[in-house]
This record gives sequence, C-alpha cells and structure tokens, in this order.
Amino acid sequence: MKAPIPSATVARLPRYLRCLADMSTVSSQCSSEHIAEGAGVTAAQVRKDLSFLGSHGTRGVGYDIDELMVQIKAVLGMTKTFRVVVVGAGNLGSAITNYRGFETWGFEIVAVVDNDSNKIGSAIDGFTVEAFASLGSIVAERAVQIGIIATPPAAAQLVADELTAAGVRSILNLAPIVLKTGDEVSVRRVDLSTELGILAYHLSQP
Amino acid sequence: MKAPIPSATVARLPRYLRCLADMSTVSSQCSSEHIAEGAGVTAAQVRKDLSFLGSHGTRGVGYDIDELMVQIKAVLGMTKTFRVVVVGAGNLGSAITNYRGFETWGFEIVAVVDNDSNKIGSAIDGFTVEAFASLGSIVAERAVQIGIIATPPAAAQLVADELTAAGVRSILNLAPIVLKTGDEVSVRRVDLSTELGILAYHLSQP
DNA sequence: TAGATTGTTAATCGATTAACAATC
DNA sequence: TAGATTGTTAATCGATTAACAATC
Repeated sequence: MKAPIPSATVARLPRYLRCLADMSTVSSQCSSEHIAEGAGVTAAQVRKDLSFLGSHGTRGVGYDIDELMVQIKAVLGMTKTFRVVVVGAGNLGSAITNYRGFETWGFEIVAVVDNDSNKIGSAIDGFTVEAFASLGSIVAERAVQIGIIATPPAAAQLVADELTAAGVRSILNLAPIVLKTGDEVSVRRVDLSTELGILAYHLSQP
Repeated sequence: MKAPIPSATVARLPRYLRCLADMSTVSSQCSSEHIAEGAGVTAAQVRKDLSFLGSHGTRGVGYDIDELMVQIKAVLGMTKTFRVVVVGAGNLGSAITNYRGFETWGFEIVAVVDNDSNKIGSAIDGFTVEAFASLGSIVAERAVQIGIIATPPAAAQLVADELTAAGVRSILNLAPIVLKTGDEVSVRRVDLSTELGILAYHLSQP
C-alpha cells in the first residue's frame, strides 16, 4: 500500500531537497529546524512532510542529510529520466531550452520545434529548431515523453492536441490558457501572467 | 471595512479575467458555468470567489462580462502602474524583458541591469543593459517600485539586499532560493525548478 | 409563471499548527 | 542522566463543495 503524499507536501519536497543540497557541503546532519529555515516554512511542517516518506530521522539528533536526500529523490522519481520536446522557439522557448535546471530533475530535451519558417533551422543552445509538422515523427522516433508548450496562448490548444495525438501523456503548459485534454494526459501549468496578477494585487493593498 | 479576499481566490482572479476577456468578443453576458469551464474550476468555486467582490451578477441571468472585468481589475489593482527593474540579463532575464504580458498588469520595465561586463552595454528588447553597480541610482532616479530577480541562485540574496537598500519594497524572485528580507519587503517567488520537481513526481507515479 | 442562475449557507475536506510522548 | 529532537496526535484553520432559497 503506497502512502498517498499530499500535494502540498509534494510541492515542498523539491525545496527541501535544494536546501539539503546546500547544507550538505558543511554538515552531514541537520534538524527539522535547519531545513525549515532554509525552506521558509515551520519546523513542524517539515517534520509532518517528512513523516510521509517514513521515519528517516533520529530523535534527539536529527536527519542524516545524504540519506534524506536519497529518500526525497526516490519519492520524487528522480531516479528516472524523461525525454522532452519543447514546442515554441520564441523567447520563452529559448529560455526554457537554455535552462540548466532540467537536468537536475532528469529531463532531457531531445528536440525544439516551431512552425515559423524563419525559426526552423536556426540554432538554440545547440539544438536546431525543427518543423512543428514533424512533431509526430519526432515524438515517435525519439520516444518523447513530455511536451513543453512555450507558444503564444492562441496556439497552445492545437499544440496540446498534436502532442496528445502523437502519444505524449505529460504536458507542461507555459501558455496562460487552460488546456482541454482527455484524462489520459496530465497537464501542469506554470503561468507567469497569473503570478504577475497576484503580485499586482498585493502591491495595491494598503 | 475592506473585505479580506482569501489568497486562493486572489490566485484565481487573473484566470477568470483572461477567460472573461476571451468571452467578451462573442458575448456580453456569461454564467458562472461558462467562467468555470474556461478557467478549469467548478461553477460553485467561481460564484464563491466572485461573491468576495460583492454581488455583481443577476440571478437567473448571469454576469455582465464587461462590468465583471472592471470589478476584477479594480480588486487586482490593475488601475495602477508599477515601474520595474530586471536584475540579471541572462536567458531568464532576457525572456522576462521580452515578455509582453507585463503591460497587461501595469508593469513597466524601466531598466535591465547585470554585473557581467560582457553584457553591460548590450541590447535586450530595446533596453541597454546597465551596470548592477548603478542599481541604487537607477532605483532612485526612475522611481523603481519592483525588482525582478533573474540571476543565478548564488547571487539572488545579494541582489535582494541591494534592492532593499535602494528602497525597493516588492520583489519577484525567479531564483530557486528563499530570500531573507525584512518584513517591510514583500517577496513573491516563481520557481520553475520546483515545478519540474512536482512534474517529475507525477510522472513517476503509477 | 416557469426556467435559469445567483449568492449564501452548512457540510465536508484537507492542510497547518501546537503540543508532547517517545527516544536517541 | 539531561538535553535535544523526532514522529504523531489532536486541535485549529482555511478552502472547497453541495445544496438550495432567493430572485431575475
């Protein structure tokens, strides 16, 4: 029986991991208090979250940093790698393609595609931009598992449909639009525009 | 007595607004059901959220799209504009500077700075990259209100300190690190790396 | 009036916090 | 043993959902 980890806890695990990585250079042990400080949450929150992974701490002592990192990595599925296609070679797509953080999580970009003939054939971070029309064959031949949508919002749904048709079952959507997909496709969204809206709200508060 | 709007509601308002903007081209009225579909939430959720803004709907009819947009814009503070400095002219900083979504929320980029002498003087989207050392005078002379941190994580805290010292009271932090700032500074974080971690978790689930 | 849809209530659900026994 | 810190419980808090009276 796999323990179901609450989504709020999952969302904090990557932060704990980064925090542990920072601490691992100076120590081998840490307390929930240490992690809490680095991650910007309470110590009780940290202990509660880590309890979902099982008991890996030692009472009176704390957690072994390396061991805890291994546990978190296992839970987050960082033992696997995933092949990614980036759709959209504009500013956002370029930034994503250049982003070094992907390797950390086991994401390997295998193609960058666009439907703009001016961009096709140009180079981005060592990748040659390929035609959007080739998406199906690229997905099939390179066993692409994840599609990142970095297109203007108007194109995003079409891209999602094409990715789905090609057999991709996981999408990271950076376009500020809610995609309509079947239940077999899991979509996550990162929406800078919405974040700016929230920021604007807080700024306008007295 | 200003009604305190729950943070979860605030986070959804920008999405409702975009959704309403899309619908406004084809209709002048809409129901909570329509908004819910476009925003990917339940109709009950929409009505509950909108109730915090006051009663702007008509029972049996729905909401007037234009009027509702005005209400949401007012609540989100979109009647104001904010001057922004982008710190970091790397890939992320460039993508941010090129991002057209800023104007929507009243954010006006007035400077892009970096501490890399190779980047200083180069052009990004019409801006000439200026020296990080000039941050203080730039903030003062151009009345900068918001700092966007688009640097590597190792530099982010220093940048935050400098922004704070220069008098900036709002920071959007794109670096994957928790900033330590005084209570007078409000920080929001957008962390692509954490999002990738969450995505990896969901991908590795059966 | 009949049909539709809001605004609001109460119930449910899930997440956070505080406290402390367990135990190194 | 004394001090420290975990793991877990119970209480609290906040957000979501379902239902429906109000009312256009």
